[in-house]
Amino acid sequence: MAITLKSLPDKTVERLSQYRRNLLVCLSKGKQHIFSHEIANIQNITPVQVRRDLMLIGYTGTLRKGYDVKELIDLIGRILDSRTGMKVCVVGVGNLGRSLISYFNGRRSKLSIVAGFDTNPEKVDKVYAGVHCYHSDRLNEIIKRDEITIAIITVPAEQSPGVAEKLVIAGIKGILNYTPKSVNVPPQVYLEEYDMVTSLEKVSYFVKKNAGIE
Amino acid sequence: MAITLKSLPDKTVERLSQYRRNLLVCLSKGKQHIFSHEIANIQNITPVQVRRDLMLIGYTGTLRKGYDVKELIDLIGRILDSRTGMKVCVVGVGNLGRSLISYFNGRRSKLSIVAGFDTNPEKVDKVYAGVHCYHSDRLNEIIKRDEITIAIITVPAEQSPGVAEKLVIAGIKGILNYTPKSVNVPPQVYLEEYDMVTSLEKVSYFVKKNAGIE
DNA sequence: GTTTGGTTGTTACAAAAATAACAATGTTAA
DNA sequence: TTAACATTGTTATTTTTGTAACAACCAAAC
Ligand SMILES: NC(=O)c1ccc[n+]([C@@H]2O[C@H](COP(=O)([O-])OP(=O)(O)OC[C@H]3O[C@@H](n4cnc5c(N)ncnc54)[C@H](O)[C@@H]3O)[C@@H](O)[C@H]2O)c1
Ligand SMILES: NC(=O)c1ccc[n+]([C@@H]2O[C@H](COP(=O)([O-])OP(=O)(O)OC[C@H]3O[C@@H](n4cnc5c(N)ncnc54)[C@H](O)[C@@H]3O)[C@@H](O)[C@H]2O)c1
Repeated sequence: MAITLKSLPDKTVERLSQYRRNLLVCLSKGKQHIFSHEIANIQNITPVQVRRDLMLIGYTGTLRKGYDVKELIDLIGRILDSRTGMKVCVVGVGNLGRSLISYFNGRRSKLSIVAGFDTNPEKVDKVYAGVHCYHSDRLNEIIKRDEITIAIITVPAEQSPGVAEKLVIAGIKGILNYTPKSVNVPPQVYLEEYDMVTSLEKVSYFVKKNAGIE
Repeated sequence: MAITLKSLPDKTVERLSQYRRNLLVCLSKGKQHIFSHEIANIQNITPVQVRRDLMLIGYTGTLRKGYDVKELIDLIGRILDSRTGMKVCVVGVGNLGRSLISYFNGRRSKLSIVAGFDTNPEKVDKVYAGVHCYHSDRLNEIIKRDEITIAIITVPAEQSPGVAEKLVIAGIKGILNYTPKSVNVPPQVYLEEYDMVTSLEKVSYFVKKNAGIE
């Protein structure tokens, strides 16, 4: 089947990633077919949303039998994954950076962390969970040498704009920024930012609202 | 000034948290007034969005002079923070949990992590970055005793639904779930979920799209 | 065979969020 | 004194996202 060419909605892409993860669990339990409402229950969303997402990727199930788990996993893979896989680096091998490295390691075969970068001499040329940590000065060199396309930024916040700039120069194609300082990249570089403090403050706000606490 | 009673839009709440952080930086540099386009630039959003958000919280700036940094920080504080502060716990003191504990510690005075929970005997009754780790069996007891209202879940994914259930029983009001497995809570408990693998896969998808790579 | 029921795929509608448009206003400059 | 300008606050429009409605389908039950 041909790969969809028009870009999918942001939120659909997110859900596809989750569908796949959950479908893999189902498959490992021997489940071969699944209904939209089953998928929906697992993720606390509505069956309609599931069907709509699947419609968008052009997948069609069997009436009264549901979707073929294996087929769907494969299709989502063809949509999300790049054929050859993409290489990822982590800039800033501190608490969060190391945590991410050890977590991601060996999890998704098509998306592997292949390098870390840090400025701290104590970390340079050490290996963390199988990932070599290089000095940040070698960012450009290593990214080009290893054809790294995605970078995760976990340096101290005030450093992130500078790091992002270097990453762009090195030719990185996508950035996932976990520092609370927003960075600026040209439009051809895809940028995703997430701030955990903001998330926590958001929870706090809505808890306060719900409770009517002042 | 009275606190806005109607719930603000989700995204506005997120941006308010960010406005405040950035305004605090400005204030520390001695900046007393700021224009909407200056705030916008810092966060890579549009000035209109800033003005619209500020309109929603009923703050009004001075024409041609902009917004009073100090006043705005205070107002956002009155909106986001609860008067007395909220207490937070981390369930699952593993790599990510410890990273969060050490990071959040002492960052926002109104939102403090006061306890960790784990099942691993080696972690129980140890102190991490000033935070005591209790055995999960004491979840109910400690949450009630210390009046903890928010929990961050960082246990292995398959454990998270069970943990969420216990948290709800213990009377928690808000949950921030960092495991990739979605949890189910009653509507009065505010739930926020974030999955880092999904984020990375999303970046990967859009990088692939942008590049026209197959 | 015909009806019932469960499930899909799709279209229509609603809500949330972002963007654009623009009037109002006061400051500066001519 | 008046015109030009920068900036705010608000309303209108567009885009994105989610929800609802429903026809089509086919299996099973009657
Ligand atoms: N730790 C968390 O749980 C957490 C949570 C939310 C956000 N964050 C954000 O993640 C970032 C990192 O947090 P952390 O707790 O891991 O901090 P950390 O201090 O443990 O790690 C930062 C690392 O970046 C390195 N570094 C500094 N400048 C660098 C540069 N120019 N290039 C490469 N490496 C550089 C440091 O040597 C250090 O190893 C911060 O911006 C923080 O706001 C962390
Ligand atoms: N480490 C990361 O960077 C990272 C990134 C994304 C998502 N996550 C998610 O965060 C979660 C934790 O990841 P991690 O890398 O910190 O794992 P980890 O194994 O280092 O930590 C998990 C901790 O939870 C404890 N635990 C197990 N069952 C428990 C229970 N019922 N109650 C309380 N504690 C319990 C374990 O003893 C352990 O200390 C996982 O769900 C993972 O998917 C982690």
